[in-house]
Amino acid sequence: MPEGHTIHRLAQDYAARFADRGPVRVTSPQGKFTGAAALLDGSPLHTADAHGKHLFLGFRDPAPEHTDWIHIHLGLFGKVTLGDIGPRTPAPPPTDTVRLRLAGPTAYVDLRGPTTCALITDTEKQAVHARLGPDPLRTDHHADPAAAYRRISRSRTTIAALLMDQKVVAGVGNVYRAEVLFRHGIDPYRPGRDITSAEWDAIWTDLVALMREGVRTNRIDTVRPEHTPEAMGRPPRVDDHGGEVYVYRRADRPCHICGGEIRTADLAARNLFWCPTCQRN
DNA sequence: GCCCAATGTCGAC
DNA sequence: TCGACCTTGGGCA
Repeated sequence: MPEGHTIHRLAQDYAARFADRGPVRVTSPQGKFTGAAALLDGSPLHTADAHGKHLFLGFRDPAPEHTDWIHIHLGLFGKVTLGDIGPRTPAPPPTDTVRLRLAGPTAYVDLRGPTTCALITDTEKQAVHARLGPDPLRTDHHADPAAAYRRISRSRTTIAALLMDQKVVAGVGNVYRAEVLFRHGIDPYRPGRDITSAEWDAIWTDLVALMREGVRTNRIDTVRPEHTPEAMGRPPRVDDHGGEVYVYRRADRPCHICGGEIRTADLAARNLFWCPTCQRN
């Protein structure tokens, strides 16, 4: 379930369980990270950081003053599972698909199926930041919406594709892309250069709010209070991954606002969802 | 059991 | 534009 909110939430979760809480056991039961795991095994986790969909676990190296980072990207199917450890509840034996396990006295965290899990230096981490656009979930210099607008306003590419381009905006995925365009009534096929500065400001502000809420609740909810199942007397979403949404994976179903059919189309190898009636701007 | 899709990204042609 | 990659879960036989 990895869009940016998931990754920022994971950074918080890893830090809460391990940061500055003593030595961490680092293992790779699956075997693809065994060498690096052995190098880090027994060191304390110092910090966790997230930019877009990239997660970084920092282990301070005392001798020369620097930090070694585990760089993690979940890709489409990577998953992290967290568990508590107690006197009578030891960590369960990892399955053979666990790429990385961190374990301390009170908790363990398993990582499965990532596209990236690599040990990198500070310099390499900086290079990752450098190729990512601003992230609505950061609060530092990596959260400047003007940097995104400079690219968007010069591009003939559709706004739907631009929102998914991590060099333009970091952390937005297929769900937030579809939902934020719906919330602003914007036709996903409009070229970036036709998006006004005011429209972009509104989209960015909305992404900040939606994604912060996503970090808090660990799911994606995008419907306004007046469109919730309770408010509308409609059944809640069933098939799914949790949150209430307007268009994502709702092809051929009625729009919550106008009642027309939600449409879907292929766009750059991903499924796009939108309401042609509500998104005419 | 098999087949497919999935909130992602990269590189080859 | 396409296939490759990483894993799980659901639908169907």
